[in-house]
Amino acid sequence: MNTAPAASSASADEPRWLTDEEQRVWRSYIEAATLLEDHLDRQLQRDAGMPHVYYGLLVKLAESPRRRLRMTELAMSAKITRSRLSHAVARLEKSGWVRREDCPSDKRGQFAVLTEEGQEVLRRHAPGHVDAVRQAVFDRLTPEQQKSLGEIMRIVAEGLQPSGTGADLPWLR
Amino acid sequence: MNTAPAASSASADEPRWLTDEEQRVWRSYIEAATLLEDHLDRQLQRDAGMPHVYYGLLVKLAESPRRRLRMTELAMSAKITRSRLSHAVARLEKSGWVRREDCPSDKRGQFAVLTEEGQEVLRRHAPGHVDAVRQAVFDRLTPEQQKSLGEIMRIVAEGLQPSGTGADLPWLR
DNA sequence: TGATGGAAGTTGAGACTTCAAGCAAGTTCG
DNA sequence: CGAACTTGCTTGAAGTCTCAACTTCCATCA
Repeated sequence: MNTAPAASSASADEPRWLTDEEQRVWRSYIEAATLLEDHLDRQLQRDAGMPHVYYGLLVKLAESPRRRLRMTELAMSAKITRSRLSHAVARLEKSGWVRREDCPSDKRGQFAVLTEEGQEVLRRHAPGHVDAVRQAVFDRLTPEQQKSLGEIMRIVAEGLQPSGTGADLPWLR
Repeated sequence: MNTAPAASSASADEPRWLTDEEQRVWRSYIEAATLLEDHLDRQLQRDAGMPHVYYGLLVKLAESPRRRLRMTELAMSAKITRSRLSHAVARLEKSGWVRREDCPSDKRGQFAVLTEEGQEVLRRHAPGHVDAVRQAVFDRLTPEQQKSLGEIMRIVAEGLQPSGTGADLPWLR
């Protein structure tokens, strides 16, 4: 959402306002992103009893060797803060879907580990979730649009990355 | 975020999992959306003292005749629930940027009205916000990509619209 | 008129997020 | 070694969001 003050020939230090067309694009983005997030949150909350982000965390763990990830690593890969992750894992632990384990090589470190029940929850609800994503996004877009969306979002994500590739974690050797 | 169980020839009732390429697209989308929301929230919270959604509400009001909108109308146009809006307006009211006014023609109705200070806050912080949006999105995309993004998001948003065009509000005559 | 159902908006509790502060363990370097 | 700094992660409080009531008022229709 943006403002568009009276159109004017850009003066020296006048900010570069969005053009009408840019505003339409931006508005569409915001609306779609808002609706989509909401939609997926609602779907997963109803069916699986957790918000979309939490589901994403379980997926990341499921895809990882030994179904575990260091807290920081998980936070980075999910693009959330450690604090947020800490709270999230606490809740997932309470639900029995994740368990914490001490890191042997670094006494400060913690692993988040997907439990058996966590895997079961994923197995049970993945189909419904994929469906939701398909219906909301992929089924509505042409292959070219899908490709385009991927490229665009990759570019945007890259530009916002906390800095560096992030692949400079010591534990990754 | 999705799961991709062992690839298999889709059996009768096997859900249509995302292909590898679709997964990459989806992952990029989620990452970009997460980072972007976070980035804008942080920027606005730091500079203007409110999250991105709240800023969006002020903008909607600023663009409306007499700088006011019925609660339901504002909620729909911002794609959020009435409940959320109710809380949000309460907070914006406390900050002095919005004021509520009774609707003369419907005693249940409320207008959210942008105050003078609300306008001032927008004036002061719009440039910084536009900058942030430009840097994160528009400056990184080609004109074709911008256009494409607009089309794609318009399609997705349309598919998730609560149903109907929503333009069937009585007060709009 | 007045019963019924729907619409507008609010509320409170609980869940989630943010922010700043904090603790403990690793690292650096004189 | 040990002070100073950094890293990994957690914590609590304050802010925000969701969900399910709930209140009030409007609209319909007999």
